[in-house]
Amino acid sequence: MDGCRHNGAVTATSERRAHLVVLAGELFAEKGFRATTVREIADAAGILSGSLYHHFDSKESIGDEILQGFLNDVLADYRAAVDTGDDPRAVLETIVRTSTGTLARHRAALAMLQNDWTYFSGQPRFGYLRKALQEIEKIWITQFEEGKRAGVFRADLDAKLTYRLLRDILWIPVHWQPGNQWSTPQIVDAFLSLLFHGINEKP
Amino acid sequence: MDGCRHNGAVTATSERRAHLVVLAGELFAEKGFRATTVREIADAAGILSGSLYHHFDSKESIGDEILQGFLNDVLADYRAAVDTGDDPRAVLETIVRTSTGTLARHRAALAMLQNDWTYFSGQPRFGYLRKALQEIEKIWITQFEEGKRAGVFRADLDAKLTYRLLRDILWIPVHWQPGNQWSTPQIVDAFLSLLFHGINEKP
DNA sequence: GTCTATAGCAAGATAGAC
DNA sequence: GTCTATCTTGCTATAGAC
Repeated sequence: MDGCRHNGAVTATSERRAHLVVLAGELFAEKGFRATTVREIADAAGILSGSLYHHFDSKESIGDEILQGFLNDVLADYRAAVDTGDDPRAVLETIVRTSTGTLARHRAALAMLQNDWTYFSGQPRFGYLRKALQEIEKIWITQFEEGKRAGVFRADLDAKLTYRLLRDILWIPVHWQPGNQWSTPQIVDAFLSLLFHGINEKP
Repeated sequence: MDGCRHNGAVTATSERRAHLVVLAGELFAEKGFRATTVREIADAAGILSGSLYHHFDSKESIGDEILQGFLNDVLADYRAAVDTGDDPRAVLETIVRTSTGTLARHRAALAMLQNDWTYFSGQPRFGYLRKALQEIEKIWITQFEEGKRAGVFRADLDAKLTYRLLRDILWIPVHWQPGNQWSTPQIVDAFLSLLFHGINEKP
């Protein structure tokens, strides 16, 4: 179970494990969780499929590890933005700016969440997924409602609908190929200016 | 190959076939194409898996039929909007309004395109997918550029980036459960007002 | 920590009876 | 047009040698 008690190789082992998780995540993101085989993961790592089970007890454990790491990080972003106590518009801008980086770092996890949501969310083991998304929804809606009361957001805004639209919009660029055409800040700016101004020259 | 030469049952046969395609599409959309088994499709139709092969020669043929029908319809919407010869803002609004209905009717196909894009687009058989998306992209970008020249759209708009963002945004609501909370017109209006005005009270 | 080997099962697809 | 039955292949996971 841990073959690294001597010679201080604990770190090396963890890194190996973490590397395997990254490789698996990329495949899960590209082909879907269920469509990715343990053999493909092992191939990518240059070992045989059976050897994977020295590090993990199942394919689902790997998925679990990826998704938990992602949601912890993204929730931290949201909570920190709220804790600034800034006004709604600033909080939302902070959320967009900080969480976009987190989303980019966890590109694979987010793709898994989008593609295999029905699969994961249907299992008790992944119940934390629903909880996390509910907390995120509540934060957006609270900020919208406060902003509407303060008169800075349009009064006819449907908070829940707008949240769903915006959350999914924020999650889009992650679907795009890694290392392509646009940088993360570019995408964020495009999104924010769309969000606050629309595409018109003189609104 | 066609067991309906007598008694005028051709239509009934086609309807049966079409019904199977719909059932399969719903499963593909929910679970992903590769993760859906022919046995599940057959179960949904109340027959055995082997019997499916009387109607289709492979699982991929079913996917092919679904995707082709979808892209034909959506391309027709785009071409019709351009052919009005209206100004860019009107063309885009027409595209949004007409294609949203088409997207909703082909919910399953669009979900397949989003979830299993890497799988389908990698196969020669599905080469028409790339072609269709390229035509769609060209239409958006052309309208953006014309609108910028005419001074109605912001001059700093990155046409290609904005297109990618908007196209994917338009495709989002289809991911949402069928028959839920918001009607299609509601979603379209929320999208359009976001597009043209942003979320601010006084922009 | 990786290998060989394989168990146990589910996938897509086929052949022929009815 | 569906069923029975089955082939072939590929999947997750395990056991034990090295």
